[in-house]
Amino acid sequence: MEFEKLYSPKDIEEKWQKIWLSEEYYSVFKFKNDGRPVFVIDTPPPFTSGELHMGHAYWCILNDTIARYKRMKGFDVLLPQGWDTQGLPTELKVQYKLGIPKENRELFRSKCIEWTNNMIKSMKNTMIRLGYRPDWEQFEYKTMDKNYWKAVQYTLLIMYEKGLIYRKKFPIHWCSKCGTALSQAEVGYIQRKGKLYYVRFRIVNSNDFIEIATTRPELLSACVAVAVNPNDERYRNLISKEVEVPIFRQKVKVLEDNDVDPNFGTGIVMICTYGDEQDVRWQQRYNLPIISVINEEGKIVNSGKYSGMTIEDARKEIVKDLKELGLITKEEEIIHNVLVHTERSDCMTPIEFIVKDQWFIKSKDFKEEIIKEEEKMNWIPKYMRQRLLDWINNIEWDWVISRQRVFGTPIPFWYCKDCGFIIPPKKEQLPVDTTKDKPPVDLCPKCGSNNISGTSDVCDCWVDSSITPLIITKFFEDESFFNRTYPVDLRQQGHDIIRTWLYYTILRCKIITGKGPFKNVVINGHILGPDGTRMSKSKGNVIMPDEGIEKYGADALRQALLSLTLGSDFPFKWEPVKHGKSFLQKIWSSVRFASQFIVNTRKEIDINKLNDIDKWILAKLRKTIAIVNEAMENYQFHIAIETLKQFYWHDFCDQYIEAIKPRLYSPRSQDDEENVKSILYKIIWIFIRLINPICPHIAEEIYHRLFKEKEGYISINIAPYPNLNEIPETDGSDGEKLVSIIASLRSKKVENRIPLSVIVKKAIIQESKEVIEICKRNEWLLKEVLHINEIEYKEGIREITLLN
RNA sequence: GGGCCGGUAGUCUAGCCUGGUUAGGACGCUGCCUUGACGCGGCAGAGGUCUCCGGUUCAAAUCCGGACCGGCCCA
Repeated sequence: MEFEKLYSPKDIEEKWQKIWLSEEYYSVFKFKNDGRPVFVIDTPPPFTSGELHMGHAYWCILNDTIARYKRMKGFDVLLPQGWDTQGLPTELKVQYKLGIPKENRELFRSKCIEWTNNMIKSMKNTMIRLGYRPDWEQFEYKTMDKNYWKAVQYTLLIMYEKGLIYRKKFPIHWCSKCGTALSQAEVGYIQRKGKLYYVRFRIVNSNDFIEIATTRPELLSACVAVAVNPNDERYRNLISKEVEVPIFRQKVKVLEDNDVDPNFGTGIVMICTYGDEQDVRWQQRYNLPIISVINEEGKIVNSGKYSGMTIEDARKEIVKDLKELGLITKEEEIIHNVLVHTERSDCMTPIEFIVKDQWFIKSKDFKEEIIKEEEKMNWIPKYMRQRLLDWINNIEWDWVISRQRVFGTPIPFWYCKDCGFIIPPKKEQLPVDTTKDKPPVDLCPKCGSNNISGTSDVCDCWVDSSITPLIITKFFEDESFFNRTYPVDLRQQGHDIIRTWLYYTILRCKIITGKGPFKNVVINGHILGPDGTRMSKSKGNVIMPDEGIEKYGADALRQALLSLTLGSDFPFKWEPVKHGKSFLQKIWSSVRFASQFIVNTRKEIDINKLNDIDKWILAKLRKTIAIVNEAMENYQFHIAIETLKQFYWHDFCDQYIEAIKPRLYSPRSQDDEENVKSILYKIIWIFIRLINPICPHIAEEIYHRLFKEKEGYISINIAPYPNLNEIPETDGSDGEKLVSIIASLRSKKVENRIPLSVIVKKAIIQESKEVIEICKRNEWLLKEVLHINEIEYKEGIREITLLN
């Protein structure tokens, strides 16, 4: 077959991507459940934003590479792909871009579904262009599908039956901009500039004042106590006295508590409903009254003339009034940590704590069990487990699973408005939407009331995505399938969602099945912008995978991303992608060269007719096979790529091919010519299989052009991954010395400014007796490769002289 | 304040777990070569106190302790 001079990734990659999706090739990628050992990968379902970014591309490439490798190792691979569909960003798009009102829940949901399906189309397109080939036909899932709802609701029903679901009023993290409750995982501290105000409080029954430093004077009306550290000598006499809150004049007690930092401000703090998480803790600890002064829209309420103002405005007004009363003694600019909605980088609104009815899963009680499961998992890299442990050990509150939104899996419970009793659906009823479906009973089983209500709350998206291992193993449909595939072999995900996706998944799966979900966990880092910071549109440092595929090809991008160290963040650079393309061209050119010799060759090497340089390259290849197998087994793709590149480019192309040209162009014996052709065949056949998981397009193309006829597999993806039995063990040490002599002779020509193609009359090689023997044995080769007419030998330390 | 990770040529990085070659590679740079697969190539070369200090050892980029700097996560 004719090989074009230039390799064109675009045409060849697109061709194979289409063929891999064809009916004829489906058997290559299908999970067959045919009795072979299985390998199941729980792949991350990306949120359906419509854009597949570099991070998504990285996940796909990792999973695809692992899957192709495992298939070649003989495993029945289950590579699913799901979509995390139900989220706030979609609601906002439908609400504001399409102008659909949330109040019409059915219409709103159907528009969200329509929107999401369009988003999936373009993301899927990019996935395919990466060479990613999951079992779409059997294992594509969307969290918005009714049968996914059913699965989610069923798990909640099981948890309810175990007594793990409850509903109660609780201070929750509330984002007033997004109008929703948030979990602990969606909020985080960031540093912001702020002002610290020193406010005077009068001591009751006295004309003395104390000073309290606060960043939130707008919460004065919600002040329920003040506190000092018990070891603070300055305030010992204050303890258990009362002080009067300025402006609002409520009298509150002075408490002592070790959590008060005597070095912050004046060492006295005011405790409000609720300024921060510490206030919530104190409220619970001392059973303090609750005065709600902030509502869901982020407006001040129950605060006299300040009611109705925004938080910002109320702060300004109250500070102004306090100043007029002479009650502010000092203002300081400070940088402090503010709890904000960090999960959405374009929100970052400070979090308020408001009291609302919420649905909970009792998760705190499972710390020990989760840690036990975590210990059984093999972590790659190992140190990442610490992040999960730290998170588990720091959990303070149960998991708030309800969200005040529309596009989500409905919370599947009713409740009695009179006594609070929770009424579950019947299993056969699922999926339910309690805003319109009827409860299975007319009267409350506990108190007999007919005042039963559904809930419009939907589930947190992590409730959806934390059952992916159960979805792909058919826990809900097929017991024997489940038993064969669970726990899954691999979970691959980013380090940013260890405390959410990974933690919640272990929690849910353990509670529901009694067993942990994962054998291995591979944690990848983030792909950052070229400037080393997080990619973001506002910074203009976003690079999309399509751009890389277009310019250099998917196989080049795959090489570049797989060369990263797992777990570490990485600034995206174009150079490795470019270099990946060069390697593809190098492979192509070398195969183009080899193709003219190996079409009619026999497959097997005659090991009795190997010369020194043959033994050398075969020994190198053997070593390469060993290293690459080990690296692939341990998910060290950067080592596999490095090793393959070194072997193929430098040992095979630069040294071996150059050294065998005379034997191919002007052979001395037919036996030797045949054998060298067989070696060429063997090396390339082994090499393209070794690199197939990483660069599947070029490998498949070369396979079909040169090897399919003889080897017979429908696709290289079902050919066996090379192992050491495929080539004879040879001693390459003499060849190594010969190669080194060839390299030295070349260097000498370059040093003497003799073009490599120009004939040298005589070379004098001074070397050890042993090396001279090797050279003499291979003198014909030396002369032909380097264009030397005559060689003279001298014993001694290496010294090469060229005479013209 | 706590935890984790990192600090290797101009830039990026491998090696560190399991101490022992001249610390490997990529990009960039310099010189030479249109050799019959490839100039998206080949050959050669310059460029490093492996952050610092101390310890263990015959031997430390690698192990141990400490410091400094950067990043991430948590409070």
